[in-house]
Amino acid sequence: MIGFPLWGVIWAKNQTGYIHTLEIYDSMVDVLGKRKKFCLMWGLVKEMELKGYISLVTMSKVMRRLARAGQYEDAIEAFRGMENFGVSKDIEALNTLMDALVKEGSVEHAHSVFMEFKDCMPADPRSFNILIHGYCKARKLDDARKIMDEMEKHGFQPNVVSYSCFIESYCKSKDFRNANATLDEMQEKGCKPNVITYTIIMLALGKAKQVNEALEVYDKMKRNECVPDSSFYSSLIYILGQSGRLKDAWDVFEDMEKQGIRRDLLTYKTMITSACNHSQEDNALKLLQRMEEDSCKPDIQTYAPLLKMCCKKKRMKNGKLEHACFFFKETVLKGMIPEDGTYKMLLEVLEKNDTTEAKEKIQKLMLRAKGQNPI
DNA sequence: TGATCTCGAT
Repeated sequence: MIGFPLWGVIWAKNQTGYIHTLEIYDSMVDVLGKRKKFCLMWGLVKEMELKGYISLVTMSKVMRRLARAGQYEDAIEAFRGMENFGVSKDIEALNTLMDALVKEGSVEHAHSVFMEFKDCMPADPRSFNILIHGYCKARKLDDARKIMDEMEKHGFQPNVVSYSCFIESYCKSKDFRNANATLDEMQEKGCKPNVITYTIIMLALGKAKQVNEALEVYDKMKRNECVPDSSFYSSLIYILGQSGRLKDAWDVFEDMEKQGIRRDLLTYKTMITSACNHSQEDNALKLLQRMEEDSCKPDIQTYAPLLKMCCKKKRMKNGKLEHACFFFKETVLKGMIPEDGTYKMLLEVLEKNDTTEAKEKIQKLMLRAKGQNPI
C-alpha cells in the first residue's frame, strides 16, 4: 500500500522520541501530500476514518497540501466533504481552509469560499484577518481595506494583527511614511502594537539600509514597554551585522541572557552568519560549539555560511580546508543535503589544492546525502 | 493566536 521510504520517515521520526499513533498517521498524510501522491493520501484518509483517527489537524494537512499544489478547488472540495469524515464543518475549519488558500497564493479562492459560507457559519475576527493578510500580501490594499470595513460592520474592531498586516505591506514597498502613519493610527484607536509589529518595521528599515531609523524603532518599542522576544533580537542582530556593526551585534547577542531571553536556532544562525560575513572564523566556530552546549540543534542553514566562508578563501590553508570538509561532513551526517553550489565550490577548491583523497570523500558523502534522503 | 524570521547572487 505505502512505499518503503515513507516508513523510513516514520521510523526516523520515532527515533527522535515518542509519537502518538494519531500523529504518525497525520504526518504520513502530510508526507504523501508533499509528494503529491494525492490518491494514496486519500486512501490513507479513508483508512484513518475507519479507525476514527481523523481530526481537523488531518484535514488541514490535506487542504494545505492540495492548495500548495495549486489545486485550490480540490482543497475547497475537501472542506465541503469534511463532515463525511466526522470532522465538524465550523468556523474554525473554514478559517483553516482560508488560511491554507491565502498562504498558498490564492486570496481570491479564500474570499469566494468565505462568501459562500458566511451565512451558515458566523465569521470571527480571525476570518477577517486571514483575508486582510491575503490582500495585503497580494498588495491589494483597497480590497484589504474593504474587508476591514466589513469586519467593523460585523461588530469587530480591527486588532493588532489587522494593522500589522497593513504595516507589513507598506514596509514591503518601502513606504515607511504610511507604515508609521498606520502605527500612529492604531495607537490612537487604542490598539497597542506588539513585538511582531515592531519587528516588522525594524527589519524592513534595516533591509532598506536605514539603520538609524531601525534602531529608533527599538527605542520606541522600549518606551512603550513592549518586551522583545528572540525573533526580535535575531532581527536586531541581523541588521547590526549587515551594517558592519558587528561589535554591537555581539553586545546584543550577549545581552539576551541578561534579559532572560533564550537564544534559539535563529539567533545562533544569524550570529554565525554575521561572524562569517566578517571573516571571524574563530568566533563562528565558537558559536557552533556554544549552540550545541545550549542544546540547540544546527540545521543545514547553520553550516552553509561556515562552509561558504571556508571555500571563499581562494588560497586556502590546509586548516581552513579541513574545516570546510568538516562542515560538509556534519551537514551530511545530520541527514541534510548540502546545496549544489556549495558542493561544486568545495570540489573546485579541493581540485586546486590537489587533494584527490579528500575530493573522493566529499563526492561519496554527496552521493550518500542524496541516496539517504527519503523524499 | 490570524500577522514577523537570517538566503546570497543576479
